[in-house]
Amino acid sequence: MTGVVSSNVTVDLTAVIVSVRDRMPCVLEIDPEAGGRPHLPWGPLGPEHHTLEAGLREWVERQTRLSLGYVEQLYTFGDSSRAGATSAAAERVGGARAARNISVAYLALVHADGALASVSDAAWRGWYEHLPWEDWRGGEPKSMRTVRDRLEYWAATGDGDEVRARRRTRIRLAFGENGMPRDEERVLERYELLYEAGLIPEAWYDDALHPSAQAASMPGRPMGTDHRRMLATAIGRLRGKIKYRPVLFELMPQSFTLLALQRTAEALTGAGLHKQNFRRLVYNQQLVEPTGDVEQETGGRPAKLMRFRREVELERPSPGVRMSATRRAGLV
Amino acid sequence: MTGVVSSNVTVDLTAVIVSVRDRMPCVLEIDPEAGGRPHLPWGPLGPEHHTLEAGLREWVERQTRLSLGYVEQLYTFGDSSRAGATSAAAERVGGARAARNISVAYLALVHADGALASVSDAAWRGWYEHLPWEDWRGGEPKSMRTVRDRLEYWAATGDGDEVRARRRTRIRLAFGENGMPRDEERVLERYELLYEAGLIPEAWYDDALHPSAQAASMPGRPMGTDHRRMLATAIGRLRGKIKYRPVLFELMPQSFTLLALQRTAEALTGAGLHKQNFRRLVYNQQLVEPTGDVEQETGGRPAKLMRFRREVELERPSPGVRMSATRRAGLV
DNA sequence: CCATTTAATGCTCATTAGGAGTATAAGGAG
DNA sequence: CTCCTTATACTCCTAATGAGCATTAAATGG
Repeated sequence: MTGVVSSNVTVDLTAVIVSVRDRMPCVLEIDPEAGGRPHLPWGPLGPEHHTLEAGLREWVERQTRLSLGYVEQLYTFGDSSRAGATSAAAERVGGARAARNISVAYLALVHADGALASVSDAAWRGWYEHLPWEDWRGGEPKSMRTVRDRLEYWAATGDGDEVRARRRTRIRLAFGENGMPRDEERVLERYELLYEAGLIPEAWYDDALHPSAQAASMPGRPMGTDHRRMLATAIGRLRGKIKYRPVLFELMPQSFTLLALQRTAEALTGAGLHKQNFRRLVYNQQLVEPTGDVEQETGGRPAKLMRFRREVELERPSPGVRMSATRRAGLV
Repeated sequence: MTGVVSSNVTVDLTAVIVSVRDRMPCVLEIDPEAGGRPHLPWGPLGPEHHTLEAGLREWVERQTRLSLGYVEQLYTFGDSSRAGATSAAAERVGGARAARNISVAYLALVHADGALASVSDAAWRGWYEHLPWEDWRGGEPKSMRTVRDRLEYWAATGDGDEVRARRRTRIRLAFGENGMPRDEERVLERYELLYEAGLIPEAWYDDALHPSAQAASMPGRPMGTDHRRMLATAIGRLRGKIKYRPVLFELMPQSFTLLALQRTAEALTGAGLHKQNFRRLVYNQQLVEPTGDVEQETGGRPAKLMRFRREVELERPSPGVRMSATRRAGLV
């Protein structure tokens, strides 16, 4: 033993930084120099970081000049077989066979009026560009057609009746079909299913899965080193969390109209909401209070401007916006 | 650079293994040889582990001869200031100044009829021995008296009116009081509050917190290296999860009575449930089906034996036992 | 100034989920 | 046969919530 270190493990800190601008949920991405895939801000955990979260904040600030507000840990990824899981680490480690690399992913929320932070190659990009099958605000997205076709092909080419049946069940569960409603929180499950079906280009470096010719035209822009999986995790977490914690307001400006709030919720959940019921919900929960001003630019009757009532967090155990999508697809 | 490794980070895999036996929720613990504190099964992630979960399973199996079924990732802990966060790692690393150590904690569930696995110094211990303020099945536990007194003292000795007010608000939020109902899921929040208040012996190695003489008699048995925090995290997660996923059945034997199921749910949530409503819930959700047999040892009318209907997971998006505690404390 | 359009806002209705309690059934112990 | 115990079946009531109708307040074009 050299006495320096025993473990061959490097730990990366990766940030899924979310903001919603103009009905479009966005992630902060770093575009590669040489035509590679965009990736999330990240950096290795070092001895100087006293907490994981502190390390993450520092890396993000360094790479994007953005100072984060709300941050929560998402998940720790560590499959050594996963696409690119080791490649980036290998470089940093100086070419030695860095056997192992794990990534601790964080979710961060940025207010809509927060700094644009387009510095240092970082840019906001709509997350549905990466996962177009997750946006059902306008009814079933066009990409679902392709997705279903590809998945059905995958299911049909399974080895044996049982395998085929099991695959079809999983598809039905993840994406919803006749009878079975789609669960908007199962973002990761859907991504993983597509991954297993060989429809995610990021998987093509994976031993176990063969590049599928048909996946070439799969909708959804790939990202670097398994980062799309982290994005899917973040979306799922966020969609669940807004229902029982007032995190939605971490994405809103100081004052906002109820419709703006609703549009933000819709952007995240990817589903249309019933306007009147949404208002009733927000009011009943006493999540907001009027600022006294009104927004004139509505196009119709002016809307009262509201602000978040921070006190609710001290009043009730789990305030949140537990809305559910309208049965009939589309905005209301 | 030596060419061997660049990071000074070691990654541990730690398991909170839960089982419920006879109304008592238990964790699998490893008792120390030399009168130290009990700790959870754990081991370092090595290059031979292809996934974190696989590494965890291997360590648990090696240390306790127990083969795990249901496993999910809980949280990754990495505060370098946290009690014992580095000490254990330092030993393994051979005395070198291992600057950094993080722990990926997992939650595992074991069926009540699973192997006792009392081999290799491992033993099941009731989790409320470590966190007695979490068991409200028989109404407010006696330990709450001490806890409230200590917390109130901590709040009262805060520096400045504002600090004192904020501390009292946090206490009220975490533990619930007049008006504010206690949220049984906020286990970690309660633990962290006690930790900050200097009432958790594990914290006494922490720079920022001074050992408080009054904490000497705090109820609740300490554990090694921050493992009690992981236990708190596990309990909170589990209490939340049984409400929307049928994980409760991962703790039950093949066949069981509805009362046994209810007792298990109560053991986890630490609250009494309304028997008739619990049955209605379980029936309406179609979570179980009768085996045809009956249990005679009930002490009264024999109870139908039931089994879990695995199919529900394929039928509805989020089946679970979303019960809520009876208002009036105590069993019904 | 008035009709029309566009949103905001207010309110009703029906259904469901869930908290609480009453009543009945089916065993064993004495 | 009576009492005790637990299982099981219902009833009642209220709060939450999905859906839709109605009204209000601005802007715009005639």
